[in-house]
Amino acid sequence: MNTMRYDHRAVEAKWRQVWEERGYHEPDLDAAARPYYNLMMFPYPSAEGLHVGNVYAFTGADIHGRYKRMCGYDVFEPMGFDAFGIHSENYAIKIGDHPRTLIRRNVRNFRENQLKRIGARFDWAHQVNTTEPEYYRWTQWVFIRMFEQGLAYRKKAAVNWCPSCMTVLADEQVIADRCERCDALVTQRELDQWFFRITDYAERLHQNLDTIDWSEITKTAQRNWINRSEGALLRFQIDGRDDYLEVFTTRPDTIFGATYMVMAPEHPLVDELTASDRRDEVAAYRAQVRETTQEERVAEDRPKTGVDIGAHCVNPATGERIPIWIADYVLWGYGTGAIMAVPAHDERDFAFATTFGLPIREVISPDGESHELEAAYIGPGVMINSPPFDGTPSAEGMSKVTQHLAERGLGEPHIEYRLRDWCISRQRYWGPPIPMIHCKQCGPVPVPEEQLPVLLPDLENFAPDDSGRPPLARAEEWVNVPCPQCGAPARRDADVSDNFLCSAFYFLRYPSVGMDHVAWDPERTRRWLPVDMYIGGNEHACLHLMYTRFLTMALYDAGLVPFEEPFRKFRAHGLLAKDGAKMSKSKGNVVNPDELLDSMGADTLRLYLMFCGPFQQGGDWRDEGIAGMRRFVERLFNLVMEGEIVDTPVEGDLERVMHAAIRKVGEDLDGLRYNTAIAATMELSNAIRDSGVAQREAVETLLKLVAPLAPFVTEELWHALGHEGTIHDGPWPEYDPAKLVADTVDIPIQVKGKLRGTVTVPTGASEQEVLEAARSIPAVATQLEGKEIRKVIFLPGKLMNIVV
RNA sequence: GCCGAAGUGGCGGAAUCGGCAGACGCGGCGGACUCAAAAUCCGUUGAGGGCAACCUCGUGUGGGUUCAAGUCCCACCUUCGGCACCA
Repeated sequence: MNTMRYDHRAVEAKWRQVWEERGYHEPDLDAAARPYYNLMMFPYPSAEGLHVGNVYAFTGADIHGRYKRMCGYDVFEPMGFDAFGIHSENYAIKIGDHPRTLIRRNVRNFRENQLKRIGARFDWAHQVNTTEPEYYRWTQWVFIRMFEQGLAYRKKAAVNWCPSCMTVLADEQVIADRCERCDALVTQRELDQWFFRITDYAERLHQNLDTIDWSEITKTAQRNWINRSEGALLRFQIDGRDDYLEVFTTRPDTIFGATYMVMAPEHPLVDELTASDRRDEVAAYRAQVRETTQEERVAEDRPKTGVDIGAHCVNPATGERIPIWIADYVLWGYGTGAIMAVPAHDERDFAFATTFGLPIREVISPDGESHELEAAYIGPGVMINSPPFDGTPSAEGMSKVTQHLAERGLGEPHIEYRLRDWCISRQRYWGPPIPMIHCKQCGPVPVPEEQLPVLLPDLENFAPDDSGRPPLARAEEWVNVPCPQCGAPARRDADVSDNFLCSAFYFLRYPSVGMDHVAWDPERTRRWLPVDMYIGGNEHACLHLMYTRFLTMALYDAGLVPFEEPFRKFRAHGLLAKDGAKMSKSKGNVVNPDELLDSMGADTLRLYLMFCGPFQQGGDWRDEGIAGMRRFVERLFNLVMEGEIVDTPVEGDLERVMHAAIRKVGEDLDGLRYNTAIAATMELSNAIRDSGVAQREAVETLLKLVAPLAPFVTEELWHALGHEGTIHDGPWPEYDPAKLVADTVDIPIQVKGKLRGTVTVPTGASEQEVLEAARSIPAVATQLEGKEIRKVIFLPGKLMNIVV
């Protein structure tokens, strides 16, 4: 063995202890001068332990925090546990344990054996655990605030029911009609549930996206989910009645082509409007639709079905009587649950009209002429067959038609959103009880604040059943309480709330952890919030991140927080794959972080994870690659520990490379481009090696550049070089732009755009000088022989292109 | 179907503004050290051709703009992610 072996175990243990004892990772929350709140999505402490995907995300976020610290900020980087939920409840049932014991064990394992080893600067004095009463008391407090603001309401509605999880799901938890957790086909059930009025905030949630500094990919997903669409509400008088059938359309300009109407089968007016001779047929169709699973209903290329109910509307534009149908391609729950069908200009209406032989009338024409339509024309054009609007461009027609109808009280402009209210109730055990009491006289009454938290009772049997009746309803002595308002016998709400409520405000709680009189201290909140940087996975774009923005806005409106957007910056990290494929237990291609922390050490693991690809795009893990990173760490170690450190000034090429590295690494860390930052530190390391000596200035600069990426070994070496304190408090090295310029420069010479050689000339050489030098290159001379130079493109210091 | 991201050596991936394609690393090959191997260090490594100086080709495909295109424009193919009968 000719080199000293770097003992990562001893070094990591030593510095972990020193950092903890000296409180390096605990900023003064009441007095910090340059507060920087560096947040990452807290994990779910599963029994399997920390996933390498978590390590990937946390490392990327931690590097950002460490870099900011070295740049002079007081960085607050808390960590916690999102530990309520079906996952651990199911697991507890499976192994016959109680979720509370299970979670305490898992949290301990996560924190002590895993999170504390990855080298992150977590402030453990401010940990949260959503399942502890001191936390969920505030979850309940938040619920009551929402109730007081009129943003929590109860409604009996068809909700998504997962027959396997035996609970309801929010719309956001249903992916292509399947439960996002267990993949079971979701059915619909009529249940009384609590909802939060997120739809009241649809416009703000949409509008603010233009003003916040978030990953574009995340904003796009949110825009998509909110699905704002501008159009009009139009009223069609029902033939023979005084009332109207209201529809939402984004194409009021096509109203002259509305040749029939379609209502959703679930529409309540269907009963009233159906002609007596159609009742049997309508009832049969509605029954059939009820039986149809959502999956079948949206299956591709499914032929259109529907029934003419024998009633008519008057088209307010043409005065025609047009038939009303019901069909399952019109959804109850979007818009008004009824549409005006314009087969000429809507693909779905076209398919339906073709199937049932309904008239198709062209009213928008790209060229102003009439055509035989083979398919719906959905593009722009001019209005035809639409007196008195003929010739009007369709874009203009939209507002003109709406205005025309509005004048007669038959419509108005309207913006519709796809976003629907957030269903909060869950018929499960392992969650925060909903702090409400149902009284026959007073209705739903909040639990008085001094009685919070409503403790989750210990149940022997907490398994759910298919009745829709929650497990807590079985705890009779817990459920039966007097009404806080009138004292009459009443019952607690026995549902628990959606876990996403727990995680929708945890970032507000972190700075105030330990204060049991207040959810979040106003002074600390003002100092530390909104969050400066939030890093997490984009899979939460429509769930956690949307709910959190909504809740923050609602709290802002209630005067409870002084800002309406919770996160100044959000960056979505990519996914870590392995050998080109997504990691999954079933494929058996998961990377075990514990083993690697043991065998390679935290620094090597951190560096290699970040080296696998651009952090915001994800990376591809290869087992063979990590050895190279370990070699890099050992080279750093040997650079300091093996040779002699020389105090001569750094000059010449090495000085230039060093300043270039300072610039490059700083810029890359700023942009979360950790893979190229690491490459740049390797280049500097290679340049020091090639220089033949280890000069103090160069070595110390290198250590500082590597410090946020590999905190342990750099701290060790920093002290080995005789320093006190910690390398991690900075300052970050500065570069001198003047030092980036070399005395001579290599200029590529192209002939007709093709590279033929390179000349080395003094920096600032003129076009003439470069051209002279270029002629002396054999390859260039050959190319120029017997030809006339037509033009010379010269970029001083960069390139010359000779055109012949 | 719509929206978004991306296609570059054997592999992961680099390449501010249109200006030397392949940084950095893995793997491979050759060498040093060693009895030998491992480890380490040094050299080399896009493909094809040539004794050589050099030449030709090359960033998913086909066109185009330009002195110059991985980068810009048009058309298309493939992969991944999101939404999806949302009127």
